[in-house]
Amino acid sequence: MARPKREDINDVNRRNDLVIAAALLFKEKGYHGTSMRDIARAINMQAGSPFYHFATKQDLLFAGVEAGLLACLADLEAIDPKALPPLEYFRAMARAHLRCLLETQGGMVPMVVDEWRYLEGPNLEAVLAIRHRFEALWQSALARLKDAGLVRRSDAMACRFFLSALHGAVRWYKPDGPMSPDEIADELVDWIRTR
Amino acid sequence: MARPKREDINDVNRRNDLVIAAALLFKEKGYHGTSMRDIARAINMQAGSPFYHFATKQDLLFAGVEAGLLACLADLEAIDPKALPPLEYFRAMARAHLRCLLETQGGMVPMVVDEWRYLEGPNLEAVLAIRHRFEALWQSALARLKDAGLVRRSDAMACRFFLSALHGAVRWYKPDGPMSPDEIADELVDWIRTR
DNA sequence: CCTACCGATCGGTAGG
DNA sequence: CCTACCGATCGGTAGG
Repeated sequence: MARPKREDINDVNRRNDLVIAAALLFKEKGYHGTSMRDIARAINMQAGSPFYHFATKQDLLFAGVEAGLLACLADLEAIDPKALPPLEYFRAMARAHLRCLLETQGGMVPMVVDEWRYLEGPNLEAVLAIRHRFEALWQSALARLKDAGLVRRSDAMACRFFLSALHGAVRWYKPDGPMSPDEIADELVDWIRTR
Repeated sequence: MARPKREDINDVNRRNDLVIAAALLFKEKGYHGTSMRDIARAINMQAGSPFYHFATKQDLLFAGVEAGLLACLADLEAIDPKALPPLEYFRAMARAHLRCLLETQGGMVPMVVDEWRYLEGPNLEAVLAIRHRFEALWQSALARLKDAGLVRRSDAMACRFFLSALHGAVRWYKPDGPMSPDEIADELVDWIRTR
């Protein structure tokens, strides 16, 4: 493969600036509460310039949601289930998941939790497909916990309960607060296990 | 107090129609994704007419959020803590909470969960004050559960975990699905207790 | 990427 | 409540 030329690198960098700035603004003010002009201004672009990188506002949302989900999924898949006993594996998953949510790129990932629902058509379907992979991974982690007798049930609903509780931290976590993402994850895991 | 005249009754009814129509649309498309024209059209009003009842779009959002929260809070406060043992009281609370969220006025209350964050100034403060009353109520219910040895911890974070898991049902509950709100609440309570 | 612009839509208002 | 309207802003485009 050819090495990218300097202009290409700059294009890619600016494109990435857009994705991050958009994600942060979407998180703060919502997708429909944020204008393309807001996003452009945040990285010192002119009003029409984002459309050089993304054909539509929706494409920009999709790029952020997909990147956030895939980065988080990769972190989770990097944890080897066979290398750890059930509880430790589950805890490592929870820690990685929450760290990714709360610490990536100045906290851009929480946007994914609330704003993916404004995606349409193929964009929405692509995101739902990635979400399925998440849930399958978590289901198997939870099933191991149940087999070890550490949790009462491990069906799809229990999985949703757990992920909702974990994702809820997005709404009250403060970076300068007393607890780190790892500590919050540990507390939740401790709270839901039966022994 | 004087009995309201017929015109007043109609005014109140139309005002209420607006609140409900707005809540349903906000839930579906988000606050900023819904226009006052959308809301007016939904109840066969003309574009400018909602402003006869509400000075601003924000006031209409506030009316819906406040009404939803207060109705739910009233349901919870109607349950007498002293009349039931800890687990049964907690379960009754969870059932009432979820029924209110999922069944009120064709499912308008979930809007509260996502859209209250677009409130500003005094409107936001008023809603946060009501939320504090919710959390205090749930904290005491959870504390009783802990005193009875049915749950590991009952601090503010455990309370948030629980409410996040409960509220999460808003995103996957289907009225025509296999489980009722009561059954979902029971499953969650069963899942989080340690014995 | 910037400049200059388009048609559409928005929240809100005046006057009845 | 309806009619008719306002200024502002929106997503997006053409041309360089």
